[in-house]
Amino acid sequence: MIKAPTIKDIAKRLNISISTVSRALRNASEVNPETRQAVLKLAEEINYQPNQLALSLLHKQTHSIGVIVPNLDYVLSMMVKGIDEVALEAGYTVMVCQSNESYGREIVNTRRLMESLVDGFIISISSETKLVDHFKKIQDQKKPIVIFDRLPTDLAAPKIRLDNEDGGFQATQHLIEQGYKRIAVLAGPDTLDISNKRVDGYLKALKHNNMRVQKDLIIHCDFDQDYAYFATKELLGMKKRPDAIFTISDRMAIGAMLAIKEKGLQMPNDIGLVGFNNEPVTKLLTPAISSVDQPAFEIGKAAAKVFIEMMNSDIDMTSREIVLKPKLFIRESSQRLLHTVVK
Amino acid sequence: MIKAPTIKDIAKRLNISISTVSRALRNASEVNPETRQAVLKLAEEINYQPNQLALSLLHKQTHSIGVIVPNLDYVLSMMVKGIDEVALEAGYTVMVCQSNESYGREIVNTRRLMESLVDGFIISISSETKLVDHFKKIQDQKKPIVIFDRLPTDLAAPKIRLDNEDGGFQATQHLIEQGYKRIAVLAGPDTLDISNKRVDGYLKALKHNNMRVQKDLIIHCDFDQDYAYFATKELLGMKKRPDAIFTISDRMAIGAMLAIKEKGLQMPNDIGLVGFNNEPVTKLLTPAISSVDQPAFEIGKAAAKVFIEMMNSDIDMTSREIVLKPKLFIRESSQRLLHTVVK
DNA sequence: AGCGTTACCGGAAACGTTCTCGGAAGCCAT
DNA sequence: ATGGCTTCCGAGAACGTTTCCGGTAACGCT
Repeated sequence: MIKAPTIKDIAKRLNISISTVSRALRNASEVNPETRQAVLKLAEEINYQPNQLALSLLHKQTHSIGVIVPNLDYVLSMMVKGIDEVALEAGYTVMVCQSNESYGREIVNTRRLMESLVDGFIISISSETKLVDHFKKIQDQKKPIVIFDRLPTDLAAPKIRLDNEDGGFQATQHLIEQGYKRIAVLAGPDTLDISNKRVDGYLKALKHNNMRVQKDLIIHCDFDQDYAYFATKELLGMKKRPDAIFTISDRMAIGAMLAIKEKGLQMPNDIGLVGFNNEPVTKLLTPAISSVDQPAFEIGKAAAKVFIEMMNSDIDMTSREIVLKPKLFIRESSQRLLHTVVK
Repeated sequence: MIKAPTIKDIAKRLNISISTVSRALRNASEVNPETRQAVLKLAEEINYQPNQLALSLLHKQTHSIGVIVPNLDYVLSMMVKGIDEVALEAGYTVMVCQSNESYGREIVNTRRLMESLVDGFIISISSETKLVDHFKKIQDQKKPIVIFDRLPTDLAAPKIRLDNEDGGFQATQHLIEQGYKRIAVLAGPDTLDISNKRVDGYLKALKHNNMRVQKDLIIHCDFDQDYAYFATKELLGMKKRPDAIFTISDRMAIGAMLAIKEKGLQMPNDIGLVGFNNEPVTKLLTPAISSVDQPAFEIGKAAAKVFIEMMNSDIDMTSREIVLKPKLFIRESSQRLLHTVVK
């Protein structure tokens, strides 16, 4: 590895001082035009690139953002794309790390990014994460944190999130309007806040319609297709089986669908199904699955915007909370009344 | 922003020199045990963290890898996961940037990552990229580059890739064995090497079976679902329509499937369909779509391993090329002979 | 002739760390 | 007591850059 040319090399070769070279390069004041020309020419010639590490050391800024996400599924990768868009525009580079839903991995990632000296963090926590000491350490170093999508409960930081309760409400309300009477919900682990909020919306809708809550219709299982498949099999095996299922992710909806088909039930007549996230795949399945869409790209953009704002001002934003609204897309899996407005 | 404590602060408070503090912290040789204890204690107390920026400046290493990918679809995000796995293990942090299939964006990302002073790059090029001058600039600075998946033709760097030709061959050979006679191929833009290689495999299979190549059955269109849909509609409108379609991505297979269904044709009897990538969605569709699986995670891991190797040794690896094998998964969309071995 | 002004430039500190070099004690043996 | 060895420690350079502070000419004005 041959060393990159530095300002010093230029100075030496032109027999002028380092300071003058620096001034010439960043066309600050008071440099002889000829000198400047010579410097610029030589810089071009030897392909001089300023060493950002030295600059960062001087300015205590690296212009990079550490982004930690539990995975890169459809929704989160859309969010990251949103973050990327805004960050790039503002001159920041984004470092994305996946915690793989692991608390330990999240800690490692946090430390690594700290060591890489990112200027701050935009974080969505893993499903395992209960303690946030590793994030508080970041704040001890006075680096800004923005949290989005999956929020820890006790971290003082601006939050960008979906109105998950409203999403759960819309889905359930829709099923009720379609005449379903025994609506089950397939939730994620009960430690996962976004899941619980969606269940809250479900409960709210039942209450809103004076329907009784049945504990055995609320199932918590792991956040993925296979678990949803088995959970659904159990649900369908009940003496009084549910006539509709709301799953808090599309992955789970797919698992549920497989179990439903296996059982020989027809959607939407025998049973209704609504998922969450509005992944493109929902349109493609037979039947197409209704799903609650979230503005993932916008959430990412909003998070990055708040981050930039934090970097550029000293006002306290830790209590800022931005909540974006979801929107239900009704498809074949849950639409049995024809007069429903199709969007 | 209050400044983080430095080694200097410790030195001052203990009335010892900076050098001694440095030695005490990195338990190098020859420090009075008492002094060391005092230093460690104070460091712990004020939560001292070494400034990696200063270290990087000193050692000219940041221990981070810039990864540039055209997008984060299923396959690439698996590959990135593979890179992440190996890199983390080796003490590197990964910075992922998406070029969004844009040449301009790719250049910007490259520059940004260079400025962030990553130690090197692992790159999959955008579909627009023809020139690689921006990558050669990296190499001018003596930073290692590993390229994977989508390879530029004229860059001297180690390459990790799938045997795309073999994938195309397997898919086509399978269709031929199933008795299909007029096999069309839906390819990506003809600038895209991985697409062309898959088509080469298709041609090879035809030749291998003494079948005639028909130019009008080879369609180049954009790499996504909608274009594939329209292209398929055209194909099916031909006087002598194809009786099978091999698409070089699952996204395109889905587009083709929609057109096929719209036309009222049945898979696999009226028409056969094979996709590429083996995305999970292929299993879920009706009919389930046959698809060529690629070991994406392994490709990512291999790329990162080669990168680490490059960092740790000076031997020239620019001519190294690792080729991984794809594997066809046969499903309903193309299996009309029952004696076919199902995997 | 002396002074102030202008235009240009160099020295050096600073950012936080490591590392080489050498120096100051203390000790032992002669 | 002198030499040499060990043990500990400090000074200072180095990494690449910016920027403050000051200095030196040349020039014009009184």
